[in-house]
Amino acid sequence: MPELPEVETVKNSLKNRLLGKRILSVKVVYSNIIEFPSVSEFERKIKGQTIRDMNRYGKWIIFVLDDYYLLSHLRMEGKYFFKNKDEAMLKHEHVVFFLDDGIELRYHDVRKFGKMLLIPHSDIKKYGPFLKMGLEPWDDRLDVTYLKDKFCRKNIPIKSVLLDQSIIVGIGNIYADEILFLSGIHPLKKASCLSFEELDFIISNTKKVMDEAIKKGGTTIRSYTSVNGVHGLFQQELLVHGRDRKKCFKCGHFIEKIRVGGRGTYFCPSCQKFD
DNA sequence: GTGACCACCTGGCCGC
DNA sequence: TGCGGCCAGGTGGTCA
Repeated sequence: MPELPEVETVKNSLKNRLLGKRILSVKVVYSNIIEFPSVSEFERKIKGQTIRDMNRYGKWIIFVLDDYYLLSHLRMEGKYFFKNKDEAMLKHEHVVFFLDDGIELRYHDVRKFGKMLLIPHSDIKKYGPFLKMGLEPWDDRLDVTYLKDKFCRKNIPIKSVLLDQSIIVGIGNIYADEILFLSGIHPLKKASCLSFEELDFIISNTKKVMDEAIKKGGTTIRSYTSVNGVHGLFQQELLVHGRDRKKCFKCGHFIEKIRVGGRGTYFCPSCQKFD
């Protein structure tokens, strides 16, 4: 499941190959991937556009085209592959971009959760998904005052609040567990009850975890690989996530798995006390 | 405004 | 071996 570091890795891999390439045409095989506009409009408008730049905000990949932004969210299992035109289409390849160098960029998504939007440059502030999105982990405005303000009315577990993209973007289930472990905070603790010191821990550990994960190329768990099947190495660094009934690296207690807001959540009951 | 729940999806795993 | 049920989880929508 790609989170911010995985998306950053994918974006960088794509950028290396795609800058300056012209999209000759697009074929949408599974229409639900295209959220906006209609599939026919999407295919028509993107024709002839050149990829000028590639960016990322939160878990969104942004293809900067001549007249549009192509926004792509990989959700659970979205991947991009570069293929030659004579290679057979696979079962889960849902969108194909035909490029001017004869190569095809194929969007592959086993669970079909991914989304794409094509937004004119002038409309990005009106229609983009960024309207409701929070701050990037490295944003200077992300401080304890900001978090206190956002958390003060949140009487739900901090684990659930960390996944809320309207507060901090890019944190998913894996990194939320890691951030809370490093911060020594129990995942069920109510967000509104966190002290300034704990908020400070969350901010610094969010940056730390994201920085490290990006350096390692993200985390490869079960379903995620970056472009053309490249695997991230951060899973070797995970301290709690996926380590149910294994010993904690810090204290030797056994890691436990619970469900918080419907999500599988790993924590050390000794390092992360519920007070 | 807030929080809980569900739908979207498919493959892997487990128990029977 | 085959089948059914559960689980994985990011996001948006609905409802109380």
